[in-house]
Amino acid sequence: MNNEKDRVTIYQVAKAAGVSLATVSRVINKQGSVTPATRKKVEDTIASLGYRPSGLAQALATNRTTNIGVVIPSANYVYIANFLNGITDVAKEKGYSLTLFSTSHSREEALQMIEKVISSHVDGAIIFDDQLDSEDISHIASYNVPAVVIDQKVSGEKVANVLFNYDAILDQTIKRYYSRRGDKKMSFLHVHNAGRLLAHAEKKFIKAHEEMGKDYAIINCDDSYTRTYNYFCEYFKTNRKGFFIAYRDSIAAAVLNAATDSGLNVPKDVEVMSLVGTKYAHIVRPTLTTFSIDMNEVGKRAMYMLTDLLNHSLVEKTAKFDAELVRGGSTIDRSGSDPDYR
Amino acid sequence: MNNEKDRVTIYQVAKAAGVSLATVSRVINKQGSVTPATRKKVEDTIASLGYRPSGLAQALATNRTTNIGVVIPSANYVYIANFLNGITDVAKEKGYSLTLFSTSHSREEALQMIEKVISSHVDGAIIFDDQLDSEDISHIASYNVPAVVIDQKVSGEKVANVLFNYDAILDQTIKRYYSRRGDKKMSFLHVHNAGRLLAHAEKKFIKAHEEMGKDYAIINCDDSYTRTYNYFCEYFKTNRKGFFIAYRDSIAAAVLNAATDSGLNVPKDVEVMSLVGTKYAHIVRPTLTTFSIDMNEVGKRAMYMLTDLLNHSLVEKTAKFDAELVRGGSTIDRSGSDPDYR
DNA sequence: TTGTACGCGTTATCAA
DNA sequence: TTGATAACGCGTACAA
Repeated sequence: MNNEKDRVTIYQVAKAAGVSLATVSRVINKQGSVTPATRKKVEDTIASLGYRPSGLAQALATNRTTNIGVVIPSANYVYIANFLNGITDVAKEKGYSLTLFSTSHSREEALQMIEKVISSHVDGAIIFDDQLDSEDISHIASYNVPAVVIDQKVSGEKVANVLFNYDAILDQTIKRYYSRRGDKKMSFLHVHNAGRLLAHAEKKFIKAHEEMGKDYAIINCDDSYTRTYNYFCEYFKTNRKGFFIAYRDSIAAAVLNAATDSGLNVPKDVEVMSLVGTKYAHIVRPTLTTFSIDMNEVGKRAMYMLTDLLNHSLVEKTAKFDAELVRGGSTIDRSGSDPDYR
Repeated sequence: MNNEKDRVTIYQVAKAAGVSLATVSRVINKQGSVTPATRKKVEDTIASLGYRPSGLAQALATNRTTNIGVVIPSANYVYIANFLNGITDVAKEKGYSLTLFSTSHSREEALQMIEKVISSHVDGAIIFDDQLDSEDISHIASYNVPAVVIDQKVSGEKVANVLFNYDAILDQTIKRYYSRRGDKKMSFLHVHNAGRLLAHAEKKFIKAHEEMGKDYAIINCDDSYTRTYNYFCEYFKTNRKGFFIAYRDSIAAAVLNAATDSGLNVPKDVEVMSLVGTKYAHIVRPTLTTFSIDMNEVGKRAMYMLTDLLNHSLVEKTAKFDAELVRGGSTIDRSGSDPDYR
């Protein structure tokens, strides 16, 4: 019945209620003064006609969409899902909808998404993409789209940043490792195009080793649990020990399982840790030691910053999240003053 | 500089290029005929002014948003993230954006989201929410929003369905279990408000047991890895064996880890399986046996169905996904003709 | 090939 | 308190 019928417009409501559309608009937006009697009359006809205001037309008229654009690489990673979830919670609280712009590790595609964000008329954007550089982000800002950028320092009047800090904890962990007679060779798992977070940590890893004059390895591996698992099953046929740092839990879990399944003891023979802590870390056995950052909190924070930015009430334009060392069973505990790791 | 400037409109482009806005519109949409010369002229001024068409105004004028609404419960579950990822891939391919409407296990909120979907003017919707009943969905359809509904049969001219089928495999598995001298008591982990999929499976579980006159248990537990883990650590202090069916990998992993950490052998003492298979199943040790459905595929399929629906080219309005038994180490293999499970 | 004028469904500014 | 009427930025018959 209702099927091919067009959308009920405010005009039809006005006609049916015998008022002008201006009055209907006032009733909808609960502003301006309307007689209780006419208000009721309008509300009744709205209900009986099943009228729903067109968000589109409202947005066009008010220049506000109550819509936030979220740019992320693939929603498939658990830490991204957590991030998204944090955003979602706050968005709901603040009355915003989210439009997803998912990019998959290609700068070209990311740029295309930025264009889409601009024409999509969102009120603001949260950008978590590893392929874009500051210039690309500035581009979106020049179009007057307030943005919160994750894991990258971009300045601009309507741009805020959420930064991650791995430096201190990474440096400390590595140096403590060697000072407490860490005797396994440390390897950093490099993933091509995995983004800024990893690249930064890798640099820090290398720098710390060079400062101490220690030998290290960079191992290229795929951004896939299965392929990494298979790779390391091979690897452990000839290499029977090592200390590995991977950027995602899932990748770290692959190394850990490969070690265990190869008959090696974790953490005695092989130690593993991850740069981003998610639930995976608690589920595997032994549990994973991680440099953890609560991505759910990051998402929340980013969204709060964005709403503040939209209200012109954001004072501190940069938020910093320090990675926290969460100890699991995948590494030997060297925190005590009298290390017992024989 | 560009900051408080208003958006560049098609009108400004027309003026700067010395043509009418209709011509600019033609250039943008690459339709109608335009002289190469004027085309170039327009394109140049578009570039120099940095003009971007307003998706809003376009949508209002064409009555098409190229936007799909996706209704899901919390993006935090891995299987939902997979689902979302499948949708994302196809959406990108077909040129649609996604607007997220996340509901958290409350019917009231879900209804509110439906209202939002209607006023958001999306071209179509994919609905995966366990709290909504057919009537609620029909409501959205009556507003002329084509929809693909997951895990629920709803009929309507512009409604398609993706259904899950656990019946056969669940029934078969349970019956085979008992016929092959399955001697552990089977327990079904009930989670309050966890939705239709679980409720359906639970009914089937009970029915199968009653048909065979076998004893069983329903265990209430939280929809949280940690709380379930703690609960079962207690549980295994007094109960030293059992066969457990949980609806998510994460919950199943909690039982599995609690068993192992309590010194029990999986699958000898305790067997566990899950109703939805994700990567978790491969990462835990022993690996999880699951009734798996590839949620990424479900997402893809749903999105394909929706685009077909929008093109009026959808012939089969119902897609069925049969759960597949993926054997892991968390259960004893009873598939062989000569079972060896002593 | 190009331009004019109207419509899309609202909000908002005036008068009345 | 109410009602015309002009934006909002664009697509598109229709005319030129």
